[in-house]
Amino acid sequence: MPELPEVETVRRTLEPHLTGRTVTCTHIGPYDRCVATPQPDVFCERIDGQEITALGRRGKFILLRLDSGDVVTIHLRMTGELSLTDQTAPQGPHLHLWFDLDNGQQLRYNDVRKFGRWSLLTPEQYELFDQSIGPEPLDPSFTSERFRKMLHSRRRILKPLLLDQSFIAGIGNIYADEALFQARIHPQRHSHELTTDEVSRLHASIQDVLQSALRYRGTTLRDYRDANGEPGENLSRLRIYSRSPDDPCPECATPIVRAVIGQRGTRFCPACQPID
DNA sequence: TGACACCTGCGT
DNA sequence: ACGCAGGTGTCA
Repeated sequence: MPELPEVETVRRTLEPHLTGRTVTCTHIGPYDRCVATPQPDVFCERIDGQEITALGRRGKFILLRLDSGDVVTIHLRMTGELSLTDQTAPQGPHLHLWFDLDNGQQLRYNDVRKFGRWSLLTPEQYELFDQSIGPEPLDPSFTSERFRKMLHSRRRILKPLLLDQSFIAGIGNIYADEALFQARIHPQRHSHELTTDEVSRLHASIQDVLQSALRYRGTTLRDYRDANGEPGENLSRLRIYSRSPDDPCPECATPIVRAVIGQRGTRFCPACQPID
């Protein structure tokens, strides 16, 4: 479900409720033995009694910084949802992990498809984790010139490269298609052959589609909700991802194409985004 | 780079 | 019944 704008929206909606709270008890449900690392007894023991000092985000991961210096990383994958409720609220069938907080509330993690993962990292482990992920596309240090060097040092098809989290953080299938459409670049172009002007357009369009989605609190296609249970409002602003094959391009009315590129469904306009 | 795996649910 | 889904990990 979530790409950078959705994950950041979840982080923002959690932050005022979690910062400064102490976790009194950590619970892991019986459904998915792999939801957390390290193993449940160690995971719980090192979190119970810790204060959450700050919330962060790195790519598609939400970060809970603990008083001990450890960092909890949460990846929602496709259907993970974080919510805050009263401890007495009824629990649904897809609840896998939850924190009791010192104010009587619970932080709950529901995940229908059980793809999401939580990890508890030491500061040293967090450093390695951080270094394994590419630059943040909305950080001021992510300049067009830096992006040009990144693209030209690889020889990869553009769409799978944009989805590669070790190359650039936080972009998923929706915003990759949106950014390529806005930049008028075909998803199967090669990274090393983009002109400086094309790099510049792609850089600007990545930042624009992500910032715009953030402003509308993310895209809800089906499942996505922020930590208050609210859907995002960005769906109607999508220009290409939300269209069906053969729908007219919103720019030129040419029928839109759906292709599978790097095992992911990909939508583009063959006229606006020529291959050569 | 592709094929498949991990899961469940929904639309056709 | 089948294809598809906002993601990623692991094989060959």
